[in-house]
Amino acid sequence: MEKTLKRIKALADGNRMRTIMALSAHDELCVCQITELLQVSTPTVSRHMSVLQNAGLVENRKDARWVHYRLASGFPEALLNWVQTSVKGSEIIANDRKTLETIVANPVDELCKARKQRKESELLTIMNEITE
Amino acid sequence: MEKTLKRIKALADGNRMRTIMALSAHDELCVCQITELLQVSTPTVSRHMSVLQNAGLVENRKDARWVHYRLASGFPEALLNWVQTSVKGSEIIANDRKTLETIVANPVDELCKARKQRKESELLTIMNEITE
DNA sequence: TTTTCATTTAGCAAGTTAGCTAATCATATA
DNA sequence: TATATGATTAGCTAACTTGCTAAATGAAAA
Repeated sequence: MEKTLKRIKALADGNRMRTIMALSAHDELCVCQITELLQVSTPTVSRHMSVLQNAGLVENRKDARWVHYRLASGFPEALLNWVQTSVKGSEIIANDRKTLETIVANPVDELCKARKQRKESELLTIMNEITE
Repeated sequence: MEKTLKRIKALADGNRMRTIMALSAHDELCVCQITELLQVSTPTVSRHMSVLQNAGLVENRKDARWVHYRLASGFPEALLNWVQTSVKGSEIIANDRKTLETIVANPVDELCKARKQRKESELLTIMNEITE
């Protein structure tokens, strides 16, 4: 039962379920792309991915500076099918589908650069607020 | 996604998963039978059952003083099938199967009486330890 | 009507989880 | 080699979960 439970627990989180659905539609996504999708911090995504990997639901591949995640070959097909069917009609998932199209439209390094610039401008705003 | 997630979360606990497997083999079980199976307190079982019911995974029927739970008619079949297949070979589940045979072999009210007597004798033991 | 008893609800303690920031690691580039 | 950068790990806090006991509920029995 332990393995089954571990897999169910790995799925029992909204951000992880969204990630699994994203991966079921896009084969491979790197951490920064998932970060962009979920709108949480990179370390948070990293830990979610390690929970999923630990449960045997995803695998990763290193490519230069990026780590690309994909559904594990051993992902229980029946479980995946049920989740996919069950979330049909979900607004969040439909939205993610659209967001992902935009995210994967550009090369990964541009996405990362854009994130960095956004962070920097946010930081500037905060500093201006402090010093005004 | 919310409903899907609620169902997955309801399953994402060892005692609740064991209960679901028990119900998939025995149609109906009352709270005291599940308490006997899981070896946790009655209130704990009661709350686990309410989590499952809230997720639409079980339904109940009142009969005299007892509440009998069964899998909900709306229990996602594909999900149940996957769990059943996935826990095959689990020692805990196999053990539960045997334990349940013993539990359901006797009428429910005898089980309750037996539990009550056990509690009373435990209490006596404790009181003796204190006053000795 | 009062008592009994299976179950539920309330309330509390302990452990787990998910989020964050800061620090570290690992790899590519200047 | 030094620097830059994407990802991971460490360490913290807040919120949630699971277990318990005690109290409340509600239905049957005395």
